[in-house]
Amino acid sequence: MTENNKVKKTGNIRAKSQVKILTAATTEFVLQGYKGATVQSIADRANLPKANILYYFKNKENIYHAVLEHTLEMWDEGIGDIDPSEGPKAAIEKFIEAKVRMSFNHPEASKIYAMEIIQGAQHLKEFARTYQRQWVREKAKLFQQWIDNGEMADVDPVHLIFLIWSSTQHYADFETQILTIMNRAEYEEDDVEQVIAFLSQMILRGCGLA
Amino acid sequence: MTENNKVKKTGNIRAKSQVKILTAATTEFVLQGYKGATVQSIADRANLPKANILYYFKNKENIYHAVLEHTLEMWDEGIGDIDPSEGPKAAIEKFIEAKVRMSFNHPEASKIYAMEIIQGAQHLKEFARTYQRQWVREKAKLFQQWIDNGEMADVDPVHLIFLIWSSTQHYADFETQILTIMNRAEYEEDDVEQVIAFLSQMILRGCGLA
DNA sequence: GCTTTTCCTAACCAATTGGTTAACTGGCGT
DNA sequence: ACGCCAGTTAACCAATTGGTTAGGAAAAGC
Repeated sequence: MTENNKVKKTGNIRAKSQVKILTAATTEFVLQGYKGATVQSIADRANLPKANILYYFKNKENIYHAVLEHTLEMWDEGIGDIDPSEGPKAAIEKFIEAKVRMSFNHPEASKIYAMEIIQGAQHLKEFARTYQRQWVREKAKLFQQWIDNGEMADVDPVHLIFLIWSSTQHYADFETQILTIMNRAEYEEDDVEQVIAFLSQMILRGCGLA
Repeated sequence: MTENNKVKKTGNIRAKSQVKILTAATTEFVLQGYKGATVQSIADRANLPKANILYYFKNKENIYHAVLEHTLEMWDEGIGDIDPSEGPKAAIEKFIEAKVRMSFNHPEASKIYAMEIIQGAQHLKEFARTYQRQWVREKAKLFQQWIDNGEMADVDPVHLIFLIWSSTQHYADFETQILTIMNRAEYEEDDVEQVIAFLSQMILRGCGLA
């Protein structure tokens, strides 16, 4: 079976190990912070000897960068874009839904990102500066057009984006707190839908779209 | 002047040093995380020799606990309570305003707290479990009464509390990101009022109170 | 089969860090 | 004048941690 051989070709083992390491590292960085996560603890979690980790990644900092990069990539993909043609209501609804699902499906991603920002975003300054500012400007402009067109209430578009970000990410970042308060061990199926419904309703109403 | 002596009596120097240390420690913990902040770095920031820090606090962990405690105390005071007698609109408005002002005036407090929660709240489990859950239950019940009374729209009270928490704290925790996006060096006077106005408007409207 | 490249790992090392010790200083009460 | 005790600090130490090295085991390539 040459087909099978192709799949098992060089680099396969490397890729597998790297994924294992990155997964373990993500958890460890979230739980202990950058300095608190040790190469050894990552190794233990990944079930690999420490030296093996350094064989694949050279540096602890390299591991962290890889984690961050991978996280941001996924983030970007998952959220998608706001489609101007569908009007404010559908656009906002879709955006909220995507962000909430993201928070429930990949809380670690949101957490890593949040910790970075809280600590001053020392590892992703250029990212935020160039890409993110651009993104907000663009979307704010779009919202402003809808407002000028009388298609939605006159609310500050930039703060509206902040509101959507904060309220959706909260379910990932503050997972622990929320679960404790709701006296649960973990989120359930229905929770996602309930949160989507709640936030959509509140925010759309706030924008005069319901 | 015995009056003056009273003020300068024993313990004055102790109190002063402790404040200096706690202030420096707070900054350092926010910037570097628990493990990343070293006793030496705290000492440097407080302009005291390392051994002096340990003279007042024994442990690094003790310092952290003191910081956490102080933070939570201030937090609690600053937010005050929701007064049932004033009706939902005034109550929510007041609550939002207090939380936003808190975020702008003491971002480090919010940040320390956020990092604790993100990392699993290992240092304040009992606090959240007992006190906070109680608080949410109580307030949720109050909101539910207003809803049943037809004084506000039928929205989930618990999620409403989460929404207020997340959207207000966001301006503290994500300060860095927000400033970068708005292309600012720091918040200005007007920003607080603007955020209060924006969030009040949005959330009140969401609750059918505007 | 052999060679070459990738992968794995024990042993080691230098640097950092939390924390201790023990000695010194200075002011306050009597 | 003297003793006492809070405050200060240099020097030190054990433990941890990031990272290296060097040599062996497996695969891949031929």
